[in-house]
Amino acid sequence: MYVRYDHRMFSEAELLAVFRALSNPTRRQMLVWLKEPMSFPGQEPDDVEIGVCVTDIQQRTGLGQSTTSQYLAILRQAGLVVATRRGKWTYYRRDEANIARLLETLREVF
Amino acid sequence: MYVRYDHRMFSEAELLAVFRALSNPTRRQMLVWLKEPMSFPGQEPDDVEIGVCVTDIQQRTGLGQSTTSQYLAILRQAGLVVATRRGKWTYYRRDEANIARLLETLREVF
DNA sequence: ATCTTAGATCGAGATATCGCGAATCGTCAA
DNA sequence: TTGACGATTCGCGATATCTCGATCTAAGAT
Repeated sequence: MYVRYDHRMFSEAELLAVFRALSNPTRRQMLVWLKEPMSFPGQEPDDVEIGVCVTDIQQRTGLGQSTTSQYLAILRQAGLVVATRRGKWTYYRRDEANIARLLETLREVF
Repeated sequence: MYVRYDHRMFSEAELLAVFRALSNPTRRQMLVWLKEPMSFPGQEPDDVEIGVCVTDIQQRTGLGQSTTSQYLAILRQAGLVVATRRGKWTYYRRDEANIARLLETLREVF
């Protein structure tokens, strides 16, 4: 089955959300950390596909729980991560396809 | 004569400056406009290499003179443009090598 | 020397971001 | 149904960004 890649460029509004999201070092760090979900303590191999829960991410940031939740929401609204609720937990993982599309847009417009 | 490209990655501090600079739509626009210096009115072919003066850029932004000057300083501090003073005028042009290096860094770390 | 012009810098008010703790919501377990 | 727990949302004070007009600097022009 063929899956054609999405090559639409990011709109001005989407770029604004992305650059605002990434203009915070902690949020940028979160995105990098999520490249290696297994590096989070207590992460099971089965969890890799769904992502990492807020509490585990919060441990690494050192920020408060509410701040961490907000920052992840900002990354999600910028299209950089995907959230999946399972039971009491919300798991976050990178949106690799969209990040690739973003990098393509950046190469095009800058 | 060989000129070897610089492949050093952007540091955390440099990335912070870049993302902050580009999290403003007008500043992002400036960078795009400067890809076509000849599109500025009154631009001579000889001026292309040195860039565009502040007043010409200000005309296009619609912002005040001081704001435009500050925004260009922010882009310069982020390493995205180069300023050249000639007489009373300051000309700004894109720092293409550094922008290319930035895009490489982004592909590496994100 | 004085005036003008291009740009940079300063000071300030409006708005936005940062990060916190408290309150709230949703889900599971007693 | 009540309690506990993970996560989100709310309210807030501190800090930063936005944009302006005014002032200052440096370089021609008179």
